Amino acid sequence: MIADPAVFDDEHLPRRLLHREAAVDHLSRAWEPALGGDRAHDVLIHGPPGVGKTALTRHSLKKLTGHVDVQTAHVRCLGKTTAGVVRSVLHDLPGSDPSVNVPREDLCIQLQERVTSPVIVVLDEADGLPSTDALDRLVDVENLSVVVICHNPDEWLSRLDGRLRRRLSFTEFGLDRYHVDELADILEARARRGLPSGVITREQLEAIADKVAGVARKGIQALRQAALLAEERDHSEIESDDVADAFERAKRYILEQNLKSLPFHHQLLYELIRVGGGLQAGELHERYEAVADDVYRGRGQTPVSERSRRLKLSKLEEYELIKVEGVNRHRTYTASDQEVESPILVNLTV
DNA sequence: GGTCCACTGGAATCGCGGGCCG
DNA sequence: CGGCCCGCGATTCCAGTGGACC
Repeated sequence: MIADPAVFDDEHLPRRLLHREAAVDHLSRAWEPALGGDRAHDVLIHGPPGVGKTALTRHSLKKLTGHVDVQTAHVRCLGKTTAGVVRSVLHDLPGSDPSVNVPREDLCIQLQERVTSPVIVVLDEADGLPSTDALDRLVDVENLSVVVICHNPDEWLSRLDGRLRRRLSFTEFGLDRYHVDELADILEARARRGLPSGVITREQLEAIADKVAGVARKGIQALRQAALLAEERDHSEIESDDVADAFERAKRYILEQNLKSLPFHHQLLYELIRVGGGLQAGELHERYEAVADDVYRGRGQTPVSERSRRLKLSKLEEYELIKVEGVNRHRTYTASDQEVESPILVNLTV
């Protein structure tokens, strides 16, 4: 049933960006100086996850670079160090890719040298940066301007010191969840490109848009899962039970992708928590030690310390794979979705 | 109130893998 | 080639936290 799977990818950029006209205007005005070879204004975009902040910047940058000579870089900040951010910028700019062990200072010098005309750097998921250090380095570069994407603008701005406040000239705006009819338009456009015509009705699209409360990412994944369900059930078009069952599957799919992307240690901890049906910290460590020797054998890896496990547990929480409740010795870890299993750890016996 | 203690998370430090340079 | 230096994940150490129990 799915004619073009790429249409439902998270990274897919539609040809036309619907219902974001005001935001597109904001960006073009901020970047206007770059048309004349000057440094563009800095931009701060905020809004809840999944409403298209990244898509908006990617789309607008593509339009801009289509007719002006401006270099751009897109950095996913989550979990990156200062050096990691600078390295990522250099990676996106033309020129050679610096190797992993180039000192931070050298990276900054390379950046200074390479930026000779206007460059726009997108700092995506900027809430994930541990400090403003990376930003300090970037604003030192003449001709370089930033687009900061974050969830909570007040919290983010409060982290800036006086120097950064003076240096940055933020145009700030927020993106909100879409209205039901707006998101339905977006889903309709995707369906037109990715599905055979007539397999889903406008009413069904509106039902999806309503159920996901205007969050585009969830809506698009739900649409995809509805089509997959219809296919599995040999329906010639998407039926109401396909739509009804799509939401759970979409949520699960996102979690499964997250889990799959994590290293073995994380997946083992996750499975212990899931199979244990929720565990207290002491119990979790006990079980980890009980199975560790067996499970790690033949993997070329060794069990990790309690401290490292705690660091991995916060990562699992960050990815919403587990829920953490309570304080101190009463803290419990629970799997967000019992059905989401690790693909590399089947039949874990405890 | 006071003490106990399991657990958390910050900071310092270690060591491995890999590029660089004489 | 061998010594050097880097980043980064892992480890070690430890102060802080707050409920349990007296």
